[in-house]
Amino acid sequence: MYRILQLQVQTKIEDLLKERYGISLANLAMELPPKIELGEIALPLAFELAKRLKKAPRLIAQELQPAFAEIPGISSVEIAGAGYLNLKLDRPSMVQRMAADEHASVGGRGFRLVEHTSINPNKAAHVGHLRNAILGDTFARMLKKDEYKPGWETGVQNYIDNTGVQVADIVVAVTNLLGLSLDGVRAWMEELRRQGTRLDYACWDLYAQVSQWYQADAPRLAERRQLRLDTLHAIEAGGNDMAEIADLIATGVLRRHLETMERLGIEYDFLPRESEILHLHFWERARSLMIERGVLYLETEGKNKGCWVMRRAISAATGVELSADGPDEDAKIIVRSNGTVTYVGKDIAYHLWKFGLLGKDFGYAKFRSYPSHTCWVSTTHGAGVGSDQQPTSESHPVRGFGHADAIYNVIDSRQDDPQTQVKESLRALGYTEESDAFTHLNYAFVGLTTRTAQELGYVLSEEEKARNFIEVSGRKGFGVKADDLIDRMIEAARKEVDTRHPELELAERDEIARTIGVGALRYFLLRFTRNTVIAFDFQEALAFDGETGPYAQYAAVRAANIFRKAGVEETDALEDMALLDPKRDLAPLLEGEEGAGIWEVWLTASRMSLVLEQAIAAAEPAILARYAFLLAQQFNNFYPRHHILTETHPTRKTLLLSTAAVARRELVRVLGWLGIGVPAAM
RNA sequence: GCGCCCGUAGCUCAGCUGGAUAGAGCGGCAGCCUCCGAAGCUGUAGGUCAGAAGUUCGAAUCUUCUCGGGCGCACCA
Repeated sequence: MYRILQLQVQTKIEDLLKERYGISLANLAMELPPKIELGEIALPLAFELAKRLKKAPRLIAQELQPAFAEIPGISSVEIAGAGYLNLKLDRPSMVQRMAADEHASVGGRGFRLVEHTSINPNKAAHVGHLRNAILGDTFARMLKKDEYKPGWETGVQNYIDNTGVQVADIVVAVTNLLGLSLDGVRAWMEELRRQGTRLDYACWDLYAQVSQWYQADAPRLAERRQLRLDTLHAIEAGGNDMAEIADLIATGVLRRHLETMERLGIEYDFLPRESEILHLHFWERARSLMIERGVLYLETEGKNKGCWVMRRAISAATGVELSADGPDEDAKIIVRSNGTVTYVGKDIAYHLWKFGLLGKDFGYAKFRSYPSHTCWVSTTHGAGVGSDQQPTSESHPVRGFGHADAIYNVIDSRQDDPQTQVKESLRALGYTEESDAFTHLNYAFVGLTTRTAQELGYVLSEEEKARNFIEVSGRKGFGVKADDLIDRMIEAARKEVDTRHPELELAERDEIARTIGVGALRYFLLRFTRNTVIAFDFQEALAFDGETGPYAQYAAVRAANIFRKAGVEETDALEDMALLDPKRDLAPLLEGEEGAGIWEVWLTASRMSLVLEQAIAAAEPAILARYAFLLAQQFNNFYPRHHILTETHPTRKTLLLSTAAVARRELVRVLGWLGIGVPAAM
């Protein structure tokens, strides 16, 4: 609702400036004044104009002042400070329009593809992976089409690197350390299942063991490294026992990852796998395209002689002149002199596919069912559904897969460099629109606080003790496993629920604890902005007070309790607002100090679509998370000041009830986008 | 060496494209359960926004430099 008014003010200003001064401003600043008494929209416009008009800001503000009063919904305009134009909103009309659920539409067109999680399928997921998946899932939820975001189609995919060296390591571990054959691996996996041991946990330890084993025997180091390389090549080639073992384990671990993520409400539509990218020869197609367009060339001199290379994005972007004589030594190697392709090369091919530019497609098979949809996996079988053929819903996840209009890759910022390479290669190929629609949704990694590291039994060196975080290491088997963390979160919530609600059924308490534990975890990983390094700490994560998920959930639960006790439906309370006379009934109740407190709840609620828009534009879920907290805070602040159930004045009671209803409505909505549920009680 | 990111209250973090007395949460201190649930609320102390210079009517925010910290730059995948 707030956004609707902002847009009207913006249009007004544009018209006014053109008509009166014959100028237009590139971007118009509109702020929330520091105090609600000053108004609801602050325009530092006069300061900006002062430069161009060579006039005092206050004078300009005075000239513009009368024009804003014409906008419906604006009640008055005041000049403050050195020339701020402060607009005051017509509170009663705003409240009534909010009660009717008016919001600016944030939608757009096209298919948006979000890729996240992408955990190597050779060990259990850890906290770092959770940050990735929760960030990606939240962003996908934010983009998902609904009544406020018409037009958008979204898809979520999880890229599986099932042929990488990490998978080779785990194959070496089971074949050499455990001495198993293909049949032996099958039996081993069956045995684990019988024991109730999670495959990904077993692999977590094996991966750490094999990493040690490579280096344990110095004279045999080279031999073991070679074994690893041979295993990798066998997996890549396919059609042998090693590849079969790799597939068994990778698929098994992948299934576990999906189970872990489902505990957090995270689902996927499609799982493209590296094995299919290899076997369907995506790279070969990309390669000829790149050579044809002069993006990829054979280096004939210098240190990269014999390699196919690409000019580095930075040199291209900054227009660094290459010396005419020597070779571009800084160029990125795409194909090694032995003919093998690097990761960036494969990734370029993969991204051409994402935008439908490769002229090739995966085959698709159903992999897993969620209550509301199917998750597909890539196959070589039935591949080659070209862009000219219409895939059916029985053979293909969604039409947009492989034909995205915009993509968002949720990947650690340590991958900034290669991601830029891929993005720029699209530009170099002439696909500028696609390159612009390529967003690397990067984020800083998750470490552990020294306290938590020690708690996990990790012995710190003096150097490490001085740092404020310790990096997790899969190779050392050191880190916080995702499932363990989720278990602990739920357990901690369960303890609280048990003491507060011993009267509830066991199953009910379980469900509440699950919702709270997951909510706390999701909020904890979302409240940090993306480029903040998180030093994970159990004590902090398990806190349920203050700026946490449970705080926001609690506000929503308390609001719901009011309606339960009053025997009134929230929607009815909101509908009743339309019956009130704005001037006679509402205006007096929204004035003064007390009225301002109530009005502030409505104002905050009315900013929902604006905040969502900002969070999407910045690709920053933390903006939305913090807004959820603010909304909860506003409600918790309002709550003890007004005792709704005992209120005797009828119009006042209607307003108070609908204030609780509107706060809850927007809070539940926003928490939904954050993937945080609201329990029945807490 | 080159590139990217960061340095804000005791701690953990916000601070949007420069704008009004720099904000939260935790922790500290002092209070609030005979009224919709205290996972809550109220009050209070606490900051030279790493440092310096510059641009500007105005800088935590933009530019440059210095100091301190992190990450990435390989014919490994």
